[in-house]
Amino acid sequence: MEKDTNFNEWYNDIVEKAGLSDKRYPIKGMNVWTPYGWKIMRNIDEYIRRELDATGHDEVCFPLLIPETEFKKEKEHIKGFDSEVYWVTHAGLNELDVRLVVRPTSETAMYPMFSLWIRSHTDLPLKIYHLVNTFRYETKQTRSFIRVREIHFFESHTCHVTEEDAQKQVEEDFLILERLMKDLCIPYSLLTRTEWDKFPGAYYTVGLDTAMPNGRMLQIGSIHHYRTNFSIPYNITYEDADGEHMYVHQTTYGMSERLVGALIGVHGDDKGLVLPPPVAPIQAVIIPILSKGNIDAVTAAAKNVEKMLRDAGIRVKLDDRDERPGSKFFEWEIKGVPLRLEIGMKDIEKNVVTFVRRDNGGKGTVSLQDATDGVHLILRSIRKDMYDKAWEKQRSNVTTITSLDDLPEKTLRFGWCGSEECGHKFEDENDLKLLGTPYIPEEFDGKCIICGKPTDKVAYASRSM
RNA sequence: GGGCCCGUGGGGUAGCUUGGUAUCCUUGUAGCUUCGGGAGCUAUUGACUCCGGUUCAAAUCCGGGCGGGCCCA
Repeated sequence: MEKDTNFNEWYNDIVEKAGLSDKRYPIKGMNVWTPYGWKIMRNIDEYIRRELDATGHDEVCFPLLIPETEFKKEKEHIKGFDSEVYWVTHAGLNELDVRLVVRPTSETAMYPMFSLWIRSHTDLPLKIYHLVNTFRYETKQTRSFIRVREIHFFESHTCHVTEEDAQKQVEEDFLILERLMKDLCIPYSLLTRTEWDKFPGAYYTVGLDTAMPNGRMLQIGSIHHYRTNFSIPYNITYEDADGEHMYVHQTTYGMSERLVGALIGVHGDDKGLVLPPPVAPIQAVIIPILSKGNIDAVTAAAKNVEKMLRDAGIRVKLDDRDERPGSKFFEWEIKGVPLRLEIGMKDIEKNVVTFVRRDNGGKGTVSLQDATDGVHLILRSIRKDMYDKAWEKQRSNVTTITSLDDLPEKTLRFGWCGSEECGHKFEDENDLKLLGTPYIPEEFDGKCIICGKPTDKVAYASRSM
């Protein structure tokens, strides 16, 4: 399994061998979450809940089906999703009068309800989210966690009195993102999408992208400012202090199971998955090293360490299967368990536990008494090192270019005058996707790489995943 | 959107050209034995993607569906 020379095959191989997903389910793009993969997703979901709850969002759950009549209210939105929605056209033996859309995203499900819920400025801001499955009929090649037809994601939807308040929400979303990505050790860039690539119906969209080992950028989430683009067709209004009826300003924020794809791509190596401790289903695995005559002593010591760690809140597993240690090492390495602990007679005699870090192969011992503190310390250090290493890779993947000859397989940074004409020309002639312009402006003094006009604007592009 | 390739036990494969008996590795199961980097021995379970066509006979030839993979736009 070679990650860097053959990323696509490596990726498929890891997904299968680490037991993340079973793609033999007989519908294209709809895979089965197997236990280990689902535990990772659940851990990520818990972090998302924690962050959103802590910032005043309330979790809700909206229905899967949306009446065609509601779905069609916002014109741009329909144009964007029309070709990729699933329809429910029958109920039992009867054809439905009003067909039902299987949600591709929940704006059109939520907003009719928002219109009922919101009456006064004191009802605002309204900040809600749900964690659900959505369905999009992908026509391109599907790929586990990265391009699927049934998408597991969270979407938060907020309503505000003014555009400025909505803008503040976007800023808060970035802080949530920063904290979340610290736990997942995933680096990202914030790029304002081009006009032709923004979310259908949005005022603007910020894409959250992370670099994959093949130099391509993977979009892991997005944040949208809608202004009143949806509140007008869905009639979401509030009465202000003066008795005037005003349309709310809205934002949304969403991230999906692509985060799992990002974990695989960003951290994995030739031996398999490498999971950041905060989301790893098993943070430390204990392998007892048995041999004739010491089975009872070693097993007892291993169980003792297991209990210590478990009582301290560490997700630990004692692998006491009747297999040879070597084959266990291989298996847990493929599954990306951050820390391996070995206990054999040699360790017991010295009163220590041997540890091996998955992220960098570092090996050492911790004393038996302080095993809990020692493991906590190592896990924290792994998280930090993984985070720093991933960011370094993300930064080094960006190359500033001044010519379109010999384009490297990296994230490209270059001058762009900002015109749609140049943008399209750039994409069409180079088989690249214009990811957008930095949300946080960057100093630049150069020329548009397409038309040559002087510009202080910079843009990013890469081949699409 | 276009092109190419593929579908045989749970996974990976041989067999297909030239139609007739399905190969090997791995995994699973049971037992013995072993244990600081994928151990060994014995026994054993398990497969031709689906529909249609040609034929005495189809994993094999033909058509279509479904599914999978790669490349290009």
